[in-house]
Amino acid sequence: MKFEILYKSASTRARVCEMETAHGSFMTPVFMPVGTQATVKALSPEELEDAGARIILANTYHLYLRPGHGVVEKLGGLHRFMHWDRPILTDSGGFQVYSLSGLRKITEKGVAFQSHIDGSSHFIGPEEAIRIQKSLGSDIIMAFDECVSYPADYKYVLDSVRLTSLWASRCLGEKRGETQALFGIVQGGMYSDLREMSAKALVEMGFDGYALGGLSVGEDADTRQRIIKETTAFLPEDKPVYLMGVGKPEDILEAVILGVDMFDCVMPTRNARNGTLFTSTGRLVIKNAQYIDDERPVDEGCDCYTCSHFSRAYLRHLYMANELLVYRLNSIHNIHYYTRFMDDIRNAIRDERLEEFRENFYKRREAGNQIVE
RNA sequence: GUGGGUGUAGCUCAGCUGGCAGAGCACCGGGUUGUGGCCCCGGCGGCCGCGGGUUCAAACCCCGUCACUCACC
Repeated sequence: MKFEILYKSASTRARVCEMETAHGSFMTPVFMPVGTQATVKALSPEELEDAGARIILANTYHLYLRPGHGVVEKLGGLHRFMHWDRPILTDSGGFQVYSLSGLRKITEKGVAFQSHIDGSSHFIGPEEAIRIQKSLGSDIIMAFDECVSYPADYKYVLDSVRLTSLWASRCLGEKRGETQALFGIVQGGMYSDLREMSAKALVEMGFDGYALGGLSVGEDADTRQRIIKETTAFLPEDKPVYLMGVGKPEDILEAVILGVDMFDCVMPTRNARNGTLFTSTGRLVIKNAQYIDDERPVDEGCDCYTCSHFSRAYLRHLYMANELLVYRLNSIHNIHYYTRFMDDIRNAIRDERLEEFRENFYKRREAGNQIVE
């Protein structure tokens, strides 16, 4: 994997980079749509690409449970299995074990847990996580970590950071695919010194990239900003920084300013399925009655497939009637919004007008809210 | 025609021995951050079929009446 810094913002920590993988390259800052079960829900790979996606995220935990990483490997790996030729990043399963599975038991060896699908018993440790991701054949793989809940007391988080560091070194020691890049995940809860400890330990080991984990677990935005700012200070400039699970457009923008390069979040796709659409002037809840006969597109300035062909009235109708097409059309729009947003951010960084872009972003949103009232 | 059952929110229905009219769905609005198309929160909404009676107090008890429905003739 190659990571090249193309442009560095003079006034912020933001930068534009190009990352090259075995399945092509992409520019950062980048947003990765979430394709948990080897599919970005409701979209075909072609639609995903047309909507602007250049790298997606898939989940080790889910694919391990179903259909099984062995099946995926036998069918030629994740790319061939799902017909997506561009880069794929796989999560290690650490977070899912934390958020989805019921009973779980954490030891130094790994995590014993029960499947959220059928309650069956399983075990994943750092070695297993790497082996599974090797079978999947993703381009960027993640170290197995323990994500602690929020809030958590200091002693617990301290032990957890030590465990995550231990696991990280074992992930490095396990044989992965030759072209696979491995990222370490910084933990440490909301404690500045533990974040520092975690970051330094991982950097010492030397990963291809560094992720900020354990965020977007219920903390407020200011706390998250603080942690991002403090943690990135300990990460090497020449490696990609990935903020896991974030987030709203405004969260992403603020994090880019603090030097984050990569993002993933279920928000655009989940909200699409639940009737909330992102626009240049804020969010639009398509199920609202006010759109019943609104002939305008979702976002006047958007050139996505959905906005090019369909009215708010039609999308609302599909939503209210529970028609399947609405999942697809809404998802196309929201993914397009996010990827376009990242395009705009990269251009703003290059042109040294990121702060102006930021101001306009909030101004447009404010203006949009006033129109609604 | 005879006998029985049922009438309560837009829909399906709870509502005890008489004591402030309830739920689910629908509708309206809000939420959703390393995904279970899930889910969570809030809101609007009543001539308790109609008319009388008993009672301090009736959706509930009594009388009448109307509608729907089932069985038999």
